[in-house]
Amino acid sequence: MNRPAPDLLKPRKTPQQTRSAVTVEAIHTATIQLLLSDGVARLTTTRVAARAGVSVGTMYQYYPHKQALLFAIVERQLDMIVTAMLTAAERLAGCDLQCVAEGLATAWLDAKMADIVSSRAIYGIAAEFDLSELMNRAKILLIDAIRSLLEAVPDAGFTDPDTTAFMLAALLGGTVRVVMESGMADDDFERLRQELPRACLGYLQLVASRQ
Amino acid sequence: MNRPAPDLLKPRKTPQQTRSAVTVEAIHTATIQLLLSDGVARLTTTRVAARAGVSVGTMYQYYPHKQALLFAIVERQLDMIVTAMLTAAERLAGCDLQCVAEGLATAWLDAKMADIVSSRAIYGIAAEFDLSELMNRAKILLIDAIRSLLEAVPDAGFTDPDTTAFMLAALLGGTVRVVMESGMADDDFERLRQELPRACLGYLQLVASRQ
DNA sequence: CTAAGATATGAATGATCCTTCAGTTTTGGA
DNA sequence: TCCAAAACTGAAGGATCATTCATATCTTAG
Repeated sequence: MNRPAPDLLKPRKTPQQTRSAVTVEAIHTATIQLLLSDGVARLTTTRVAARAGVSVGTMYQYYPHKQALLFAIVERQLDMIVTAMLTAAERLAGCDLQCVAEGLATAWLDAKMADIVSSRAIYGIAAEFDLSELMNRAKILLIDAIRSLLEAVPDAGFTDPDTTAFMLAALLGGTVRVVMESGMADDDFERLRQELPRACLGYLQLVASRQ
Repeated sequence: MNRPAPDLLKPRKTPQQTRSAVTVEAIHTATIQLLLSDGVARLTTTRVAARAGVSVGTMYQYYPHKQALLFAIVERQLDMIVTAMLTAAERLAGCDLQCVAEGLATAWLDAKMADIVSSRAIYGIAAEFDLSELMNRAKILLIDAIRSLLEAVPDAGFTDPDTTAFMLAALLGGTVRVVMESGMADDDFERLRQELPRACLGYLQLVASRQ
């Protein structure tokens, strides 16, 4: 893919007065709302400004492009997810296989559901801009954490912990994503809550060569 | 989401002479190439026409919008996948759990890989247009086929075959998707080939109450 | 060979949208 | 109270694009 890469992602100016901090936050949530209701393709700077109750110019005082705005939002969301998962991993260190599987699945679902709105809104941004750098950083952190976690499970040797962690991360991320993207009836959500931990556990039990 | 839904998807005119059939095919492949190299956001009618070696007007003789063109491509791709999976399901009827798990995972990977180019290209379209109708039709067919398949596995009772089929479909689709979308090194592909069948099998073994 | 239908062309139209900047308003400290 | 810095405004420039249609070229049946 040859999509626009991040040019200058950082805010052009950091808010100094309370007033502007409020403005930036308003722009932020307006963007997410519009993203969710109309998708990336329909997201225009004017609409964001209007929804946020400010003028277009104001937006450009804090973000050099539309891109930068979208990147800022993605970054915040990724940080949230990664933090949540790292915390969970810490808590699960040394637990047995079932505990780890359920813990990871639950942590992932909780993190996604906690901000289900932004999560769903964001999935589309990747299609329009090149997020690989941002994503990869998060992915590496996540896989690393999972690997350490797996290696710390007592009585369970993994032949190739890195591959197992890779697969588990893909499984978690992918499964939740497709379900969230496809309408997602409440019914589907319940099913996911119930089945995702099982899928993780099933996979881990299969690849763990018990000693 | 409130994205544009399919208006008039069907070709405005069906090619009658050999010449025009060639043209339509050229437009088709040009679109996929551009989609893959630059993403949806960069896909313009002019560029498609140029790449296909025809003029813009020609494109509009067969598709009423850009939308219709994209939908036609998605539809073709979905049909291919669904057909491949239904065929595989037929072949696997009556096999044991391991055989079914491996068969489904392999069939899914093969189908995606056979046309890896279009597969990757297409993932972005969903962000811009409302594909839920198209997708749901495919999803229902797929889940149905998997459910029947599961019920036909000897010596393995599933408490809730529908939920299991739902989860398996999400797992297959999601996992492969995230891996394909994230750059996808050859290394990642090998890992997926190896681990996806295991993940399916692990999950199925766990939820199958052996008799 | 010829006419009618099929197919192709691409400049022009109109709409949308990002981004800028000259000017206005607000804020907070002196 | 007063002013310099901080914020905000929004019309206008400039670019990109989807879509149309009048015109030209090609194909084939008769």
